[in-house]
Amino acid sequence: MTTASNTREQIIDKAFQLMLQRGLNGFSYRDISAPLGVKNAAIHYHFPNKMDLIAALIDENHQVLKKATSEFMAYGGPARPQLEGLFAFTMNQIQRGRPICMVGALAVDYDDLSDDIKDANDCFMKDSIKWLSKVLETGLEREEFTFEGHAEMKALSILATIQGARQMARVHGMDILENMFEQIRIDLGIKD
Amino acid sequence: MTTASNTREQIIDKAFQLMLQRGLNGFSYRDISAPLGVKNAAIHYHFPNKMDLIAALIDENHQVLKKATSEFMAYGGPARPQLEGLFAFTMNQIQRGRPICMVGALAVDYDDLSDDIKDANDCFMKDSIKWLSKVLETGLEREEFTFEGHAEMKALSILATIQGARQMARVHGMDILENMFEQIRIDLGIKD
DNA sequence: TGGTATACTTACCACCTAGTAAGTAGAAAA
DNA sequence: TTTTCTACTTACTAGGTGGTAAGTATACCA
Repeated sequence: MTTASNTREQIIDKAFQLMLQRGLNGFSYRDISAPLGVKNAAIHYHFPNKMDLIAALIDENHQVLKKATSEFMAYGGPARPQLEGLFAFTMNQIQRGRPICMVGALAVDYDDLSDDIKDANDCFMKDSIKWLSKVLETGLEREEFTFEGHAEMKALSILATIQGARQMARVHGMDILENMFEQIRIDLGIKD
Repeated sequence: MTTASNTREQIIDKAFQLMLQRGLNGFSYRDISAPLGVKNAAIHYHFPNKMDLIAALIDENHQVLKKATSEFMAYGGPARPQLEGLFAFTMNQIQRGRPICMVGALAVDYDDLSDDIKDANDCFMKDSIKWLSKVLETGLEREEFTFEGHAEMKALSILATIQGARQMARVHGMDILENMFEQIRIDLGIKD
């Protein structure tokens, strides 16, 4: 018998991948249970309904974000590696079979979401923006970046670009992503 | 009895709205037929299967793009009104109950699409990029805009930003869209 | 040794899904 | 006037959907 946490984690992992591959309405409990070799009811045991599962996915993703950004948020430091970390994380996600981003996937099926899920998603987005805003402000202070406009607005625009780019890359090929990152660097006055 | 074309057009219109509201897998034939006061089979009469319907939606959207850009593509002219036209079109779509853009909606459910649909979507995107690249090149020549990097790369990045922004606006409110447009203007060196 | 909690499975269910085959009302053509 | 065509409706189906209730094997605890 596999341990409880193992199955639970496998369900989250598979569901997360499926959501970022096919969208919220594009996968079923069967798509999760079949490859894991368990029954649908096993999923219902861990997550009584689909919204509970989605909530767990958002929470998981939020933990990953917090872990990756906590050091910079607490102590600051060079901004450029933070930005490059975002680019690398994005490429890594895609290579791991997660072509689109969570916010993008949830935005399409936004009407289906419960208020709790909407709040959790909003909260995740706010933390993302907060982090990238600080990266940009720090980069400006340390003269790593140059840009005009408010840091938060610029952060929002960069996150929107990456979100859109991940979706476009599906149609247009992965090559455009590196180009898109390069354009972001150029727009931040980075020359190397 | 309503004329044939009327029902057909109403189906396309409703389906388009539903796709941009809920994604490809987020609406059913029932969601189209019920508000129109027809039966599901009426949809199947005009569009034998769902892919035929989606193909019609993409074609419709492509026609709109061609119509809106044909004059500039043929004769050129000032670039700024073209860019502002894109912003205005985006806002108008959202106000008409089409929160996310077609490419964004289709990208999420990309695995479900037939090859024909993928090609049609790709073709639409290529024409969008071609148009915006020309707008940016013209803007640079006429000294309406300033930016670094290739025009096509910059075009792609702007389209990705708007695509992502539309989705983010759903979570974060419509206000961010105007901010995002303003950031794009700033990044193009537009001051007014 | 017996009881309880955990982590499932088996066996359902009501409802929804896209899709089909056959029938029909009205208009247009012969 | 009869036939044909268009644009549907009626009636149906096979398969999938999230979800539930009850049963069960194993581990842990008193």
